[in-house]
Amino acid sequence: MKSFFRQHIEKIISLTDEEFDFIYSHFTPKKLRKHQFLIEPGDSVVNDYFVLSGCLKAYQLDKNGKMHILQFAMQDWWITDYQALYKGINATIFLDCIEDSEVLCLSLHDREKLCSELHKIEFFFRKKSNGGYVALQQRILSLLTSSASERYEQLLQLYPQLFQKVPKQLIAAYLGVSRETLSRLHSQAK
Amino acid sequence: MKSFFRQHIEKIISLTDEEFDFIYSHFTPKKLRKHQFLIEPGDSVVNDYFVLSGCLKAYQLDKNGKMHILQFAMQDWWITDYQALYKGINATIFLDCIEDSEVLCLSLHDREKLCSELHKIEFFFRKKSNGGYVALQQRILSLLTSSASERYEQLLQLYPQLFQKVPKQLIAAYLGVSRETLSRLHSQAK
DNA sequence: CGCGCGATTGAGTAATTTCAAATCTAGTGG
DNA sequence: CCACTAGATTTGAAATTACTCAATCGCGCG
Repeated sequence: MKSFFRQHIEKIISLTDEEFDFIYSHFTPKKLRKHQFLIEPGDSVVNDYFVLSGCLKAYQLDKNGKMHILQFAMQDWWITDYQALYKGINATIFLDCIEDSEVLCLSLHDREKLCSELHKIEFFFRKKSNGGYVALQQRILSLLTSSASERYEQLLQLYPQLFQKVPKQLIAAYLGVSRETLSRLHSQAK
Repeated sequence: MKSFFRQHIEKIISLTDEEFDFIYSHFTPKKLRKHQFLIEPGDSVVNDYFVLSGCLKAYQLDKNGKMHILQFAMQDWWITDYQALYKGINATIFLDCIEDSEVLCLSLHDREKLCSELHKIEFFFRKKSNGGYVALQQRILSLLTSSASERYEQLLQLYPQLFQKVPKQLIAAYLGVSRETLSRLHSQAK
């Protein structure tokens, strides 16, 4: 698992063993069970989470109690309530486990410390953030320009592994349609 | 204008005069007229743009020719086709001016050069990217959890200046509803 | 004064949601 | 191995909502 994490970082920067150990020493592993919450609205948020295994979801409930999924996170993904973490405000989202999962916790404080002490890792986090920004822009464009069935196809293309782990009703809550509508799109094929 | 730009950076980091001049020397000012395009689909994209004055929009056309707005940019905002810029692929969006505008151009090459030579400015760009990421997440949540009229109110709260510059039909194209629907929401009050 | 763009309004249509019920599936305990 | 149950998916029908298309209105600019 440690080497898996190292590979993740070395996709963007290369590290000596010492550098990696230094970086890794700032992370805390955590095991989680299905349905366990990492964040609930109102919590103060100090950590970013890197997913080693399993699957998580970040979501809000609207005034009718309907769930809307902001983000999934599988192996190799980062997830937290970034608004709360970066702005230092209370959480507004739920973050919980779709299945048993393992994560590495990194506090904002430790992240900033790492970035100020090791230029390389600041480069890494900047590139990660840039990549995330582009992905979110693509999702917005997808929400604006594409029909629900097109969005379904796009998601399937982009993250086929997701469909192994996640029930369709959660996919619907991510795409922004009701589960019934998603089901009907599915049967009407194309 | 130069001092306005400096203030923008110094909201996040502080600079000596020499540092600012060094940074500023990498930017190229450009004047643009209403309706002028900075980017069209298929273009290769080398620059990020910082808006000094005016107003721009980034958008796509769907298969029916309908416009969907990814982003507006007013004074103080950065805009470009980030997917194309970061991934080194051809542009997929239009970027044009809603009114006469002035921008500062920064090539990706110069940005990376700056970041590697001046740790501070990498910190700046990382923070900018983090902030942008949060803003996009909020927009996605808004699209998923809120009705069109609620999204209209949220946008009005967040960027009141926008409504001075931008016709309502473009607001509609940003919110993801037809201009007729937006107009009706508006009259039916709330 | 007239043109053109933007905003509004009306009517008919298409799509999605809601609510309810039926069906299917995988995991559990007997 | 089978029956049972909880969760997930599917289906139907009615109601709501937003869309399209067309026509009209309003206003600022030349």
